[in-house]
Amino acid sequence: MDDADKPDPGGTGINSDSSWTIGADVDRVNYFFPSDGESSILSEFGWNLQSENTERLGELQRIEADESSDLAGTVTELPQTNSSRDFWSSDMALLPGSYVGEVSASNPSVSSSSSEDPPEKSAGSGGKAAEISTQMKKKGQKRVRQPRFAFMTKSDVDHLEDGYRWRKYGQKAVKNSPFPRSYYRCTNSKCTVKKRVERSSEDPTIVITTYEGQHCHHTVGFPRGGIISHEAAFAAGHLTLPMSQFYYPGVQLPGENPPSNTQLHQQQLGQARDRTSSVRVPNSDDGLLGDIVPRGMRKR
DNA sequence: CGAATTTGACCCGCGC
DNA sequence: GCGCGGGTCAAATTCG
Repeated sequence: MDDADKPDPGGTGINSDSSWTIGADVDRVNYFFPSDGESSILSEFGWNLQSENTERLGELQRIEADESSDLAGTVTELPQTNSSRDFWSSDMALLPGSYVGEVSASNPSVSSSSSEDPPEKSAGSGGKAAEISTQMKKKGQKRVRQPRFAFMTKSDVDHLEDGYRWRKYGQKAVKNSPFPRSYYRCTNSKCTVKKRVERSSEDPTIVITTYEGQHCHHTVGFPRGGIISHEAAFAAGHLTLPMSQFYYPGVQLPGENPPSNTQLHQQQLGQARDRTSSVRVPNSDDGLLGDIVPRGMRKR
């Protein structure tokens, strides 16, 4: 268990969790949708996404700066009227198709901390949240999330292969959803990247994957020797992902139309909708990777 | 036997 | 201040 938590220096087990960095109390959010060359953002995060029976439906990114200047694009200021903060309203905004603000995935604190040498934080080891919080409060600092990136895929499998090894460290039931949310952490001891996987309550065939942090290492390699899939290439920033492959969550998800979702991102969505209206939701299953990614690549 | 998963408990942040 | 939901830990269990 401690294999991924070696770098805990203090031995006190107290550290800022991998998903947090000590910094200013700014929680800025920018949205990004890789349309052309912007897809390199994925490579910046070190993601090589591929899986079987998977079809990429939507993608978004939330960049949370921590100590940059005060720029626009803040979403946390928006009123969260609904207590039932669902995935998208509170934690992440789904605004693919719109590029709002600056993409700063490699902002200083994040990139430096997670990609090279985590100064005092380790992979969420030891310290309990309480202790972590206490220490942080002592320092008068808040926890700042690392940049996140989420996307939706239509897939039979929950855990999509992305070239990295993940270890599950938790699972929680999701409110208003019959499907649990799984929490994974990169098995690389130096890597603090986490990811959450859950299925859409509206459409069980849709898997919502959220990555947090940046990999500080390369992929573990693929079983059949460096298979570069369509998505992998995309992730590497060498390929433009076809817009038609994307699914626009905040806009498309059917259902009761929760006020939180709708109101929360109304402003942004208004902009997004304009651009997404022309995007169709693919219905064809058997994702583009079905014949590329061998089954053996799946986790056991 | 080591690594990965499961699962209940704990803690924090936020809304009321 | 309280309760709820989300996120994480860590011991126990399972798997290769």
